[in-house]
Amino acid sequence: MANLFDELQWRGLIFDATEGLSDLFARERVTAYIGFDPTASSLHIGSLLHMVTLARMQRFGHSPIAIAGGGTGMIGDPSGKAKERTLLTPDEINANVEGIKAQLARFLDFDRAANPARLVNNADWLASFDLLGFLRDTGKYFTVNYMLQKESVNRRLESEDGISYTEFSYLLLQARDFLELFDRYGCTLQMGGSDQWGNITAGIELIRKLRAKKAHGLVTPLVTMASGVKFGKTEAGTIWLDPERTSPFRFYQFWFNTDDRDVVAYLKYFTFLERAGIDALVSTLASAPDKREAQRVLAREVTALVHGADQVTRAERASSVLFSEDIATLTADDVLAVFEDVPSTEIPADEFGGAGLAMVDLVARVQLAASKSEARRLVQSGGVYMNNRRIADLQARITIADAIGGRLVVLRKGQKQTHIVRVA
RNA sequence: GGCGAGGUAGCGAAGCGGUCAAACGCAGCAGACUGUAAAUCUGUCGCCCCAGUGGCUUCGAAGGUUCGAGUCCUUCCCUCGCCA
Repeated sequence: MANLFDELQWRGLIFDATEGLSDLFARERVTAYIGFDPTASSLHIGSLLHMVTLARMQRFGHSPIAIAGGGTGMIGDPSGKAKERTLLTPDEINANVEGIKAQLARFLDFDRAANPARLVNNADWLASFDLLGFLRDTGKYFTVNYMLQKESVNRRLESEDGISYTEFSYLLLQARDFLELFDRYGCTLQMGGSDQWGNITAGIELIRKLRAKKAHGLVTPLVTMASGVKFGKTEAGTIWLDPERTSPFRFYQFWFNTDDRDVVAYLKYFTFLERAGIDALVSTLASAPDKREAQRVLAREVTALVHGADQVTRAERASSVLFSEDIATLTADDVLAVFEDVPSTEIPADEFGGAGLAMVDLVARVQLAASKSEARRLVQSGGVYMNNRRIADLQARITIADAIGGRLVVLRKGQKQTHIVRVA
């Protein structure tokens, strides 16, 4: 079997790793974990890299553990945060843990006899520590000097807001997690994003001091977008894994719209395609960039992974209707199926009677424009489309005759923002 | 608590009594060009309407001076630096 280390290296996933990790992978079946913060009830694609990485290691015969941070979430990781976090209530955290557990489960195989995956909640042990015991058993092994040197702490020390004692302690909890998993499951590797290096090495230290064993760490690089925008953010907001928050269609579109400069890296990061397959896409990208085959494959693979193959089919069908076919020839039901995810507004049929509704009013009313003035400007500049036909006339009115099957009108602003008007 | 600097549209930043709904840059939005890309270019970017040498509400807050205030005065609030 190929060495997972080489695989990760080829994929550009190793930002930093402890000495001897490659040998460890070669020598034995490794149990490794990654922690996920329950800051929301759904994970977003920022976490996707780590989920895929866990799944990848399982495919290589190693045993993954995903931690839902129900315990650490009570405290808040200062890493990468410029300001103190607002604490979530225990109820919120519990609800969030349940949400992300379901998403994590999708990526892991719990039934592999040789190397089953595990999904645990660190509240199971962290919540039951008593303060004195914790200070004696864990706190004693870290000097404040050491903790102050951590970048996450240091940066906050220099800021005006400082860092609370609570968040300062976070490091100890995560170190304790690693020790706990080491004891329970023989977990010897912790992975994470590059901002986790400090937390990970603290855990390695603790295991070394208390168990006299060598544990390892590996961190992945920060995923960037060539456009300079933070990865996973779009005009429309964060790309979530939860289909209720980000429809599979928008999810697919996010990946499909990947910049040429990013697409190869993303194929390596987020798909299980092997070297030959990716090489082929690299040459297609060079010879026929307009085909966007690499983006298409990326979107297909990742959407299938997160939402299932049937959602890929639906997203592709929706895309073709949205961008090329003449929408007015479809039946109302087909249009609805394609745009199921798109926001919609119901408007009583009688408002479309007589002279109908003014286009400008309608655009403002369904919030495609923030105000009527903005709606006017939008129409004047040719940015409004009804059923994929541009409407540039300020006086334009919409009547029931314009509705597809007498039931719906597809309004679009620019190339990407669609809104369905349902005639009720 | 003392001294100094400052609070202008999403952000940054001009403005120093009328020509200010407020220069300029960024972000945003739309258009052109394209490959549902990037870059570039154009327009737009407080609200309302009967769309005009139109109306209304804005420049930390409240008062005041003035024919007229983002611009001057008073008080208050907040932010940032230095001192204690």
